[in-house]
Amino acid sequence: MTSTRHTRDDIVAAAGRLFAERGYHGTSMRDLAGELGLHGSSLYSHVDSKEALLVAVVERGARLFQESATAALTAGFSPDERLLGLIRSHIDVVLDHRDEARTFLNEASVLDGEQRASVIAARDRYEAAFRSTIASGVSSGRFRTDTDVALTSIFVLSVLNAVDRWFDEKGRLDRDELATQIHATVLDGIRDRF
Amino acid sequence: MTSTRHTRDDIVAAAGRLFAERGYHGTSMRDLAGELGLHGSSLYSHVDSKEALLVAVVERGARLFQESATAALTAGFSPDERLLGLIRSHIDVVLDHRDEARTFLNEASVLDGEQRASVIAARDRYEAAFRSTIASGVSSGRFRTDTDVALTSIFVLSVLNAVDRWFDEKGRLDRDELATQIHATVLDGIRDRF
DNA sequence: CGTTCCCAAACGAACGATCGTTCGTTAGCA
DNA sequence: TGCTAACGAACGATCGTTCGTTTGGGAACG
Repeated sequence: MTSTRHTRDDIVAAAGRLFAERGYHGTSMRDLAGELGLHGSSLYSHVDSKEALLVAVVERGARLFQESATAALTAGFSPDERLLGLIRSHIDVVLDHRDEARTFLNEASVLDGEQRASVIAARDRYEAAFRSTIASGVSSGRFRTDTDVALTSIFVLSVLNAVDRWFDEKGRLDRDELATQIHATVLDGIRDRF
Repeated sequence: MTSTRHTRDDIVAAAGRLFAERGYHGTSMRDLAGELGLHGSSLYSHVDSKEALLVAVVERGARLFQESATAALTAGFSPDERLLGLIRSHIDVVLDHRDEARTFLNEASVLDGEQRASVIAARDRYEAAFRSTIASGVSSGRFRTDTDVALTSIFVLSVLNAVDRWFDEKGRLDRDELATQIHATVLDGIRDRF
C-alpha cells in the first residue's frame, strides 16, 4: 500500500500544483488536504498557515530560476551563446517545474509588502542576468549598438514566461527547437534581407 | 453632489478593476459594493451573480481586442505596416483598458467549460489576425520564407500581453516608441550585421 | 525476534469570520 | 403616486484555523 505518512515537502509540492492551477484564493486548505488524502486540519502538523505555504512555493520558484541563471551564465563563451543558454534554462525551469514557476510568476501579488518586495527583488536579480548578457553582446560588437538592453531583456522574458501557457511537449517542436527559434528571432528577426 | 444611483456599467467597470487587481476569487461582492459605496446586496438589483459579472468583464475585453484587430487590419498596406498597426492597437487596448484586458487574459480559467471555450475561441480568432498578417508577409517575400508563422505570432503576443505588467506611461518610452521597438525587434533582431 | 512505549501525524468536531445570495422593507427620483 | 435602486438582516455554505483525541510506525528494550 502507499505510504500513509506525509512530509512537508509533499504538501508544498501539492500546494504549488493547486496554486498554479486555481490560484491562491481559488485553493482552500481542504482542497489541498483532499489532494493528499488528508483532512484539512492535518496540514497544520506540517505548516503554520496557508500563507506560509505560498511563501514556501514562491521561494522554491525563485531558487529554481536563480540557480538556472547562474548555471547558464558560467557556461557559454560568447554573449549569444550565453543568451541561448539562458533561454534554454528558462524553458527547462518553466516546463519541468511548472507549478513553482507559475506560482512564482503569477501569485506574488497576494503576499504582503515585505515578502512581495523580496519576490520582486528576486525577479529583478534574475532579469539582470539577461540584461548583462545582452549588454556584453552590445559592448563586444556582436549586438547592435542601438539595442535597448533593458527593453530587449523584457521582450525575451515575456516570451519565455508565456511558454508554459501554450507549449505542448508532444507537439511539433521540442523544447530545444523552441529555444533555438526564440534565440534566432531575437537575434535576426523575420525580415527577408534580399 | 455625485449621483447616488448606479448603472450596471458602473458595476461591471468596478468589477473589472478589482478582478484585474486581486483576481476573481480574491474579490468579494462586498468588496465590490464598498468600492461603489453600496451594500453587497444592492449589487443584485443590477447583476444576476458574481460569475455573470466576470462574464460581462471578459466579454468587454474580448470585444475590445477584436475591434482593435479589425480596425488595424483595414489600415496599412504592407504586411509590416499592418503588423505595426496590430502592435500599436494591442498596446492601446492593454493600456487604455487594463482592467478588462487583464481579466480577459488572466481570469478566464475560472469560467465553466462552455464560457471558457468561448474565451479561448475569441483569443484564437484574435491571434489569427497576427498569423494571417505574418503569413502574408512571408508569401509576399517581405518576411523570410523559413519564418514559423504560428510561433512568431505567439512570440509577438507574449510580448504584447506582458506590456501592462511593466510599462510606465511616465517612463522613458512613450507607447508609440514601444510599439516601434517591438516591431523593429521582431523584424530585424538585435544582431549586428557588419 | 517479539513486545512495549512514545511521539508525531492524522483525525474530527468546532470556532468565528466571511462567502454569495435572498428577501421583505425603505426611500428617493420620475 | 408608482417604480426601482438601495438597504439591512439573515440564510446556509465554506473559509482558515484551533484543539483535544486517536492512532500507527519506529526506537528501545528484554
